[in-house]
Amino acid sequence: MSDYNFKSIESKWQKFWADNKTFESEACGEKEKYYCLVMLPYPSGNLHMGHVRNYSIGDVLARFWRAKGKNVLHPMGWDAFGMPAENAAIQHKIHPGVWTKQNLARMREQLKTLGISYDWSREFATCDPEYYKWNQWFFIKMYEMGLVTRKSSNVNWCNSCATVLANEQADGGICWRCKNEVVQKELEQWFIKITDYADELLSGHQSLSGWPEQVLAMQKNWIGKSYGAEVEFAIAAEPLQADGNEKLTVFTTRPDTLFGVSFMAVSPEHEIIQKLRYQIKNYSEVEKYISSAAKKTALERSASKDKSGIMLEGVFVINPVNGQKVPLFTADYILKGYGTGAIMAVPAHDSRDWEFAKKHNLEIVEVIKGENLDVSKEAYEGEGVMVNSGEFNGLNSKDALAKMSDWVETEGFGKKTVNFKLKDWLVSRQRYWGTPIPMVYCDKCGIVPVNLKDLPVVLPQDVEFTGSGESPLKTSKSFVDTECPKCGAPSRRETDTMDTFVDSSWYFARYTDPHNNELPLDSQKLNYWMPVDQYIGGIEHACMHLIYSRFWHKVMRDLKMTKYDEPFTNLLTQGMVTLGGYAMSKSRGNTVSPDEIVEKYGADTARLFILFAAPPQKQLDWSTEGLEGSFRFINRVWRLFDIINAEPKDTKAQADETKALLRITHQTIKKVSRDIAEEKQLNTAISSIMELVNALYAYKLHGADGGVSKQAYKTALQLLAPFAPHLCEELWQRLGGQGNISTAGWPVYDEALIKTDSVGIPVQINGKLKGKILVSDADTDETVKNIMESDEKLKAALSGKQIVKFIYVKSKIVNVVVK
RNA sequence: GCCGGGGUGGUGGAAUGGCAGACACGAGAGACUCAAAAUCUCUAGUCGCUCACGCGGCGUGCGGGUUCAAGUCCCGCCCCCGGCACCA
Repeated sequence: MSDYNFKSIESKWQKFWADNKTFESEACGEKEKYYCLVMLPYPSGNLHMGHVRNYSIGDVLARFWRAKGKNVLHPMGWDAFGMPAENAAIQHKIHPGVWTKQNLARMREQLKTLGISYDWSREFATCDPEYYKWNQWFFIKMYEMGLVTRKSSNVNWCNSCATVLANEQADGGICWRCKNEVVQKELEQWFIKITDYADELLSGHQSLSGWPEQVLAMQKNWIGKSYGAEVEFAIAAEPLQADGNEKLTVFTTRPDTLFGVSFMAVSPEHEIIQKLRYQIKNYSEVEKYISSAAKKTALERSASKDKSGIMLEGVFVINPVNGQKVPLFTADYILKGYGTGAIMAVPAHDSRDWEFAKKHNLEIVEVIKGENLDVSKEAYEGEGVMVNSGEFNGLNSKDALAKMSDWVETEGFGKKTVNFKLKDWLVSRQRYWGTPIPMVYCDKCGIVPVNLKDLPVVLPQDVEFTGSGESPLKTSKSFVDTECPKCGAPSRRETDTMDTFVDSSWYFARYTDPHNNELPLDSQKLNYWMPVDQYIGGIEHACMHLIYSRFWHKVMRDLKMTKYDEPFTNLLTQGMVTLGGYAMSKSRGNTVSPDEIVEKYGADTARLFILFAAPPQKQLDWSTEGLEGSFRFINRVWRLFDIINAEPKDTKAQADETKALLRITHQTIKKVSRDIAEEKQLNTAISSIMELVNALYAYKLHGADGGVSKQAYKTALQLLAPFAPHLCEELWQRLGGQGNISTAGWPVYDEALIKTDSVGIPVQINGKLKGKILVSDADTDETVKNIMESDEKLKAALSGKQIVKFIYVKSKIVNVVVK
């Protein structure tokens, strides 16, 4: 046979699949479905190795389940809105839409050269008005449901991007995309009330047994549910305020430490400071502290080990449980956004409060006695026996926690409550390249949503991209000027666009009915395809995207669009692709271009290597040597064709050898099927196919075994097809296999053929390997013992020793304990 | 600090509590070749003993434990990676 010409083979089969629509899903019906989804890419311009890995993993699963006879949905689309397109517009005077479409077209071609089995008929880009129209539709539905609100608040502002960032995107005080410092700015913003679903987003984890523990743990921390109490403290100051009853409310998870409060503290932004400004004797110094805190970024405030703060002199707070007057401080370790922005400080039992108390020479009151510890040396945060706590003395602190929470309520000091870290989703963006928020400002009617029949609100073309100042949409007069949807009076459109996480929060649902012009999707189709059976993507999306999507899906359920609670049954988070141990990046200059690899070795080799080099979940370090190894293996499979079809080298009938080949063939079917379906251990699936191929090379009876070796080869090709589909299609065709391998089914193994009459098992003496014996399944312990004792080598090892214990694990191992 | 994941040959990595190191990379030796590439065959955890066939010791980050048997389970520690973080 000719040499392995991957270029012509790969393009031949890519054309065949496209012409025959091999990978288009069947209509919804009775057939069992499998929805395989990879996280949709941002069209940055070029495919990178992380993409290749992501899509190769997805393709193996899609091709496997398709071969197993399921109706597979394996779509691809583009997360096409976002800032890089707008930056390109500013820098290169190219329209964001043009830039995006160019990138996307190029990446689509790259994907096609990899031979991933997508149903391209369902492709869409989120910047298509046919798609973002439905973002607007959902937004209005959520507005009607009371899930959309406007709030004026301090928001993260990135001067370089000239836009607002969600808290999650301003992680660590730097912009998540441009990495510049984030500053604070007050703006009126649109929010989606994801917190209404906080409890359900947490409790829903119970049903997500197909998700990695790691991701569930990260989400749990992100949602951050904690039980505690809100306690009200009266303020005492001279002169008394006009109303005389100003209160300070704190949230605490530790009501059991209420008797240990020795001071109170509020965040520098807390409104109480302004209310009490005439009572605070050192107000000018306090004001200085506040302005210095305001200059610090969240990162600086959090990184500092130095517990800074200042006492609000002349102002005291009264502890309701014992009537004690304690001083009030403002300190920047108190965050405005969490709880009530004020704390009751219990230095004896909270390490941060302890550090603050030590620094500012404050009292440390022990209320929980632990063993062998001294709260003047360090805070004690564990459980113990209550002391200095009035009627609760002597109780275990755990019991006291429950009792005192109730007591706080019955005494009227406050109420039991639950607190979440999760914040509402800020969706407003002052950018052009996103979904216009479909709201109108009318002088008479106020804020009015656009009528559903008038959607989409389309992005205008007459926009200038300067990269500075106000939102670009404000520069389009034709966009801004409109009529009120309610009264028809001249009005102004909202010029904010939506966060791009909106686009990726429901795209998986749109794939089930991508061309629907009447609705976002048809519920029947959605209910057939959902939930996604396998979702694959990077761990970096554990909190944001995967929480937003779960939230959005629950809203769709409440809109009666879907009957399912959760969108993704199984989640696989693939590891990074690195070179020399570092993430591939342009700035580091350690990238490997998928194009070059495909050009030099072919798509099958690239796919095989990236799946073989490491388990999907783990980091993968790129290796050219390893890649060449995969290329050699593919060539070995190619050359095997001639060996299988050649004249036999040795025609002596050797039933045992043939039987052994049959056994390894069926063993391999079992192992590969299990590795793909259950373990997703694609690397070991490939190793066992390699072993089968090695066995075929070692086998001498090709052609003289009644077709056993030919069948073994065919099986190997079927097992390898999800990994290296072009090669296997070609060889399958040359072998005269039925149909094409992508639709030829999956081989079935016969357990009876895997079983052997006898098996060699190890014999250990006192836990050390001393020899091997041949036993059969039916052998009793007694028989096995006899076999062992008649083995020459073992006889010698056992001579002169007394057998204390004889353990035989059937067909596995013998261990003898001797004295 | 908290949460999560991990630590196995020169390298990537295999091992339902049951033969540690499958499969591959790299390496060495040989065959083929004028030669090289490609290919094929063989060797290999490590240390020691032996001319050799072999034999023995030690081996999955460290220290204990459970068990006939531990990379795997339990307890304590060290280190690495990822995430979160003055979260009250």
